[in-house]
Amino acid sequence: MTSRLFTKNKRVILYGAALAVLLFLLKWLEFHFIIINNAYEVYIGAIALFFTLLGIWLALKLTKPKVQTIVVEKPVYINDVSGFSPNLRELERLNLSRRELEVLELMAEGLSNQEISARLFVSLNTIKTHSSNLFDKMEVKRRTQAIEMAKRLCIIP
Amino acid sequence: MTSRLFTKNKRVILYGAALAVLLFLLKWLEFHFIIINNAYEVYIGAIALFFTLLGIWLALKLTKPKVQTIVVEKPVYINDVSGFSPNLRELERLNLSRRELEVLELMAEGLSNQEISARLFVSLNTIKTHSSNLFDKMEVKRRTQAIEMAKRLCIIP
DNA sequence: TTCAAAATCACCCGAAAGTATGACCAAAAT
DNA sequence: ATTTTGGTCATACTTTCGGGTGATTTTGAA
Repeated sequence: MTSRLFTKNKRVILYGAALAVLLFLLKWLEFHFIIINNAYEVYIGAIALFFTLLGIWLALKLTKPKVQTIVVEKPVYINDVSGFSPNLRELERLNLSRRELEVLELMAEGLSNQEISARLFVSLNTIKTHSSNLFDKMEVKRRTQAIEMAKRLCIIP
Repeated sequence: MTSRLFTKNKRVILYGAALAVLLFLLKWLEFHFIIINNAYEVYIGAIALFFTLLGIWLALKLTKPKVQTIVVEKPVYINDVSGFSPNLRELERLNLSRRELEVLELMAEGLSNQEISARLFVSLNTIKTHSSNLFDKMEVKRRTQAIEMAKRLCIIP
């Protein structure tokens, strides 16, 4: 830590050194007058205190402020009602026909085959055929599984 | 910055003071021997350097790093199971029993009654009873409708 | 302890779902 | 022109689902 400080800021070192030399000279001038009064300890203590504070000041002033970065992940829930974008890749991969997708969507709404056939104006048997093909393509066995998979793959909202 | 440092860490101040006093005593003992050699300036310089370094060390060691909080928005998709909070109001309103809720969840996973009964180690008839009661409470006619409603009410993920 | 709700299971029956197969037709691709 | 594909429909059959009813046991709270 300290070494990094001294290797990086050359200007700082020169500044500190110059200040130290200046103080040194001042001391040398005052030395004899103060020393005579037998106040050696006080003098040494004052110097120690001063340079301690100088060191603290130097460190605080001239080091880059320590920054501890805390990354807080804020979950943003995606509202399915407003902006639903179907997973086109999966949709393409499954290779469902238009009609099959229609049937799948109505299934997911909880309609029975009978109701779906009425909605699409076709016979019950047709819906059965579609759903059967649907299950084959999605590799599932039941309509509930088809719904689960479709929701998981984001094919339907 | 400096005042905060001194007001907060009393232990640090005592530590520094003790160290200073100790050094002071050492100097006082050595004082006369070194002073005699007319090396005052060197002695003063050494003390200045030492306490400067001490101050720097203190400042670097004991300052608290500034905390910078960065909030990163993380998209969470609806089928993320980890952050799912069930709608407790609706759950309470429907007044489903524990078992019925279990059955509902397994239904939504696409399991048949047979598979659910195997999963819960009960008979098929028990599952039928549960599902029947479930449909009554949810006021639906089919399992697919129950699933659709449960998802819409955020009872299950 | 008592009582109600919950959980368990059984049987029957009809409805719905799903499988398998085949057929027809039209549009699109080859 | 032929093949492929998607959509339609049908029959026959099996499985699953769901309703209705009734019964026993467990359990939790008053």
